[in-house]
Amino acid sequence: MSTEELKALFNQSGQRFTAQREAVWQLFVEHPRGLTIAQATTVLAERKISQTTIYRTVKNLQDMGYLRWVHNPEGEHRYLATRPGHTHMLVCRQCDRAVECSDCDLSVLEQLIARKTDFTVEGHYLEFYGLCPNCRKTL
Amino acid sequence: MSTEELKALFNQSGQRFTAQREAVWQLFVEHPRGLTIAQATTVLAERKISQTTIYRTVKNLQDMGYLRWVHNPEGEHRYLATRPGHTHMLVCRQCDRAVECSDCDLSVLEQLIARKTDFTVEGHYLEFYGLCPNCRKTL
DNA sequence: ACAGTTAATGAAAAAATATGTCAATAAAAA
DNA sequence: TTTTTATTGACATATTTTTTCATTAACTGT
Ligand SMILES: [Zn+2]
Ligand SMILES: [Zn+2]
Ligand SMILES: [Zn+2]
Ligand SMILES: [Zn+2]
Repeated sequence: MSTEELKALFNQSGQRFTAQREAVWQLFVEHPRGLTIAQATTVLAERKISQTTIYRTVKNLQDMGYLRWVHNPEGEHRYLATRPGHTHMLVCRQCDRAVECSDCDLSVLEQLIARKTDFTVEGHYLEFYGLCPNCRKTL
Repeated sequence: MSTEELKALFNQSGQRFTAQREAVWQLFVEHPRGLTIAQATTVLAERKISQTTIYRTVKNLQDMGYLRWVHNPEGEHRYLATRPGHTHMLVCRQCDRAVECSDCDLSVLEQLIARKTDFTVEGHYLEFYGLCPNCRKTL
């Protein structure tokens, strides 16, 4: 998602792509490992962007599908730039680097579970964790 | 996990299975969809169990592996009783009834992702949602 | 460019969530 | 029973998130 495209999307729905919103978006684009709100606030405070705006913008981008959060086993919440739609995250437990993996086929599994439980399975929330190539080397 | 077994586990490690701890555990057993701390506090306030104890007991049970927290896409934190080890929940989006499904085989998918990303995939969080038999009938 | 209109921001307050302290209490051990 | 130890709950404190509202900035039409 380029800055221009994002601007267009904001404008389409009568919203303004302000300098603050652009800065928040940029920050997440520049940090593929994702950031907590606290981290984002610390960085963006230097640019005089308020915490309130960060909370609001994160929520905006999240609702639009361009930011999503992951949680590591320790329970930390971090937000990551992402594409809208059904995707999953693969997160490194060591360095928190994350990549998106949009292909998943759980249909066979979902059918199995549907048969066993008699539920209608409509979807899933899935997140992978492991070690990125770098961290595997250094461990 | 029966109450007796849990009591034995607490005692084994020199801890006491008090009435408060039992009440907290019971509450989560009775709510398979899980509860937020706030919900648990509201219910257990009637039995004069303090918020502090609830936080502490939830942490205890979590450390022991009998309670785990789920952080769904809506951002809600809920704790739910579970067995230690690897399981998943299948939750009805209508009535919140949930069943545990411990069998999952994502090995093929994990291998595919590992090849594509060069990550070492160690595990996953997975939660299914859909409709339970009852709700399917009445919709 | 200018005035009118609407949306967004930021500072502060308020609310919600989580943790720490410590005297009183309850359970187990002696 | 008496002593010892773990646990609880009231309260204080800290952290995180949301709300409020006056000010500021961005768009609109002229
Ligand atoms: Zn890594
Ligand atoms: Zn999927
Ligand atoms: Zn149902
Ligand atoms: Zn699994």
